Amino acid sequence: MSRNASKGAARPKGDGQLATGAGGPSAAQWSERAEATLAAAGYRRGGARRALLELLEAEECALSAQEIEDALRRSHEKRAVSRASIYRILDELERLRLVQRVEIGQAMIRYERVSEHAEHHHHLVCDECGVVMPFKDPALERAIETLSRRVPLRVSEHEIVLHGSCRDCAA
Amino acid sequence: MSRNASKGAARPKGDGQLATGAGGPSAAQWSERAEATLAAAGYRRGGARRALLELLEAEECALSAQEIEDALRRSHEKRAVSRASIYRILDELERLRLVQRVEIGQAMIRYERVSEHAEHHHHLVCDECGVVMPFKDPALERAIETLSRRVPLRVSEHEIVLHGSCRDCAA
DNA sequence: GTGAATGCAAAGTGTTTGCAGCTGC
DNA sequence: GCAGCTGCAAACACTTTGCATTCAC
Repeated sequence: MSRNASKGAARPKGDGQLATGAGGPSAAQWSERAEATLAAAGYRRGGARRALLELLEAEECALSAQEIEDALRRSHEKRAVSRASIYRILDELERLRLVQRVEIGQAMIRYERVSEHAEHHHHLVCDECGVVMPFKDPALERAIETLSRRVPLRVSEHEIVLHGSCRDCAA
Repeated sequence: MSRNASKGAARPKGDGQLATGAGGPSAAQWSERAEATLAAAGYRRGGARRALLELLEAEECALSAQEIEDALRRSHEKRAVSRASIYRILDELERLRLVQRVEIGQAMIRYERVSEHAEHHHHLVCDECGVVMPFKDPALERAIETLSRRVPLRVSEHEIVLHGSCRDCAA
């Protein structure tokens, strides 16, 4: 299978990636909104949830549960969180529309925080090494916007993924 | 998993404006090409592979391995094929670029045949009932085309998925 | 103190692999 | 008859769930 890299291997971890830099302009906003929304929904503030929120706040692009667990385990500032809790918390956050599932291949679910405004982005995936990069394109957004009105579906989200070979792999 | 209903649901027939119709103009072409490509690659003609090719030829939109197995098992004209063979054959076909993976959610892989020319389409997914519908949009294709040249990835494929509620579910 | 939050381990799914038997050529 | 093709069942990987414990309030 050519499109692998999924097998735990070839997973370029959080660094070196071309993510849009940690945090980003709306990260703090997101964090605040998340806290508020969770509080309003009656959730308590467990340590696991807080660690997860901090991690998501710092990462703009999509992470898998596996990557989240690893990142938390390696981090000395944050605490380790069990896989079950990670899935449970991500599920809560998804329900509250604070994070969003992103399906970019490898039959694995990834999550990323939902930005409120025009922070919307999509993904480039290298099918060889599995690296995932975000990109934005206003023209494309407009085309999608227009299209969404002409389709027999009440569109709530959309997802665009470009597959190919990244510079390193194509070289 | 709350997003299910994947079974046979996923197939709207000639839904007017967007379905390209079962089979479609290029289905026969695809079948021929597939046979030729497989032969050229030195593959023999097992019964399982033939059954799978026939099924894929008739179906334009994305199917999961599960759906393929069920369809073959139910079909009286075709033969049942074991799951292992289905995955193996799909893998071969993918490597030969005769089928393509489509990731439209539910952490499940779907496959559909690759058309040679402008038969390209994308997908609408109802997150409530799981139905999957194809759609086309030349303007969107052009936008993607343009974008593909400006991005740090040698793009080989792209995928667009619109999520939302279908007419039935939104009602 | 009580109920939510968490961890652990077991159970579920979807996918892949090892191996024995069958089949196309 | 050999090499490739299949089916079966076991192995895997990712996700979800059950239950006992811990922790926030």
